Amino acid sequence: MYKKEISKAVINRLPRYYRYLSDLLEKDVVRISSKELSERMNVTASQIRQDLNNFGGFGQQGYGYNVEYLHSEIAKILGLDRIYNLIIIGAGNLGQALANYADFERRGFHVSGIFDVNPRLKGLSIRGIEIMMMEELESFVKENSIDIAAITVPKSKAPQLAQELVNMGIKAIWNFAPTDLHLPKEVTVENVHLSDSLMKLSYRISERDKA
Amino acid sequence: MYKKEISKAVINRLPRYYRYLSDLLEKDVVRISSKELSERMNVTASQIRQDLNNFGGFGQQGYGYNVEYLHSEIAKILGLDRIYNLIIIGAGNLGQALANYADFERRGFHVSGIFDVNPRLKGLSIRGIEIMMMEELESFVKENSIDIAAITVPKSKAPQLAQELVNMGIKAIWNFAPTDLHLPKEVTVENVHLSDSLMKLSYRISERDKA
DNA sequence: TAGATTGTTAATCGATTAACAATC
DNA sequence: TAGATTGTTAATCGATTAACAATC
Repeated sequence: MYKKEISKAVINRLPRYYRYLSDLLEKDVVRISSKELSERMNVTASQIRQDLNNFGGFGQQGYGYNVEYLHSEIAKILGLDRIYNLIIIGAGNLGQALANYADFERRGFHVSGIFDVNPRLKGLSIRGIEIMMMEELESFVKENSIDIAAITVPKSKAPQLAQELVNMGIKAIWNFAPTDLHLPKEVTVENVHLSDSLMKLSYRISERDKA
Repeated sequence: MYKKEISKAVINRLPRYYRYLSDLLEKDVVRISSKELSERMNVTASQIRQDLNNFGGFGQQGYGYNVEYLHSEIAKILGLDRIYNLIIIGAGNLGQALANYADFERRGFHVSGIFDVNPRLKGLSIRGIEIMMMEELESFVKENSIDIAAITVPKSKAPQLAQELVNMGIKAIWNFAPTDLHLPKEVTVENVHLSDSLMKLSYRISERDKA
């Protein structure tokens, strides 16, 4: 059977649905209609129903959606029903910030190792995870089952590092370097371009100030 | 005269154009055609020309685009032709990482102050900027001309803090807390939801592994 | 049952791509 | 001038919204 490809726009919205449902769950809300959720999220009810029906019929006519059920279904869709082993390359401020962010751990993203070139960081540990040197990276990746590598090294080092990681067998990269990585299509790259984000902000500020 | 609204999709792509043009500039490339740029960026040449022509005719038939000129024009469009004063609320790992990221400074985003509730951080400084206590925030904002507030406090504190910042007259927020801020529409909010980004990655990993 | 709300089809709207005349 | 490539219009494609029959 032919399965329709899910559009990127839909995937981008899924984490946001998940976030709102997590909040509702915390507030012990049992059921919610697409209309009520749409008002909270500032989207159309139609869009919510269309989006969800890409994955299945999670609601019930006349009732709406059971919050707990829908939450757990979206978790499954997002692949949050398993543990991911993550390594962080670059133990600068940003790398350390990620390593310290316990929330990721709660969601199933386990920081397995942190690496840096700076010998002065050798032996230091973050949340009990010792910073390792880059020489140890390859054997570490080979001996551990690493699902994701977060790249928090300077822009100039990122492309080569990414290629090396791919050569070591890494299949998913969370890229924080302000550059695009050109890698084989079977490698999944998710970019966090903070400088792009900041420029979008300055664009909107200067647009607003023009008016 | 009626000026057509620029679509969000176009604005999202502008920083990426800017990034590629910066790279070309650094490599001393003088001119580039939409076709060549499209190949580097993995988009269609048509899209590049359409996008740019929202803002003006920056190219020349038979020649293409002058890299330096186009770069500087996009900088202007993005509002990068001025200085922005930025404060960071929350001097945890992420706040410190932002404060330390000198690249922003280079682009005209000046870190004016860093604030935290933790008295143990009092007096500590990052890149010469002393961490201040939250009690000092209001007077600091009033005495300095602050353009942007970066929120790097925990989720639970973010909505109230955002409201307070707005009350103090802040008009643009760079939000790193994993929650949406519901603020008056005249306030510009740019979100960096790292957990959303990580979930998109896990979605794609689990999709790939299914196949 | 009557009312509410989904799932889904159809209509609309917007964004991307193709095509080509204009022009450097 | 001839060739290249833009700027721009038209065609296509995709995403969002509206509408409503199905059904809980």
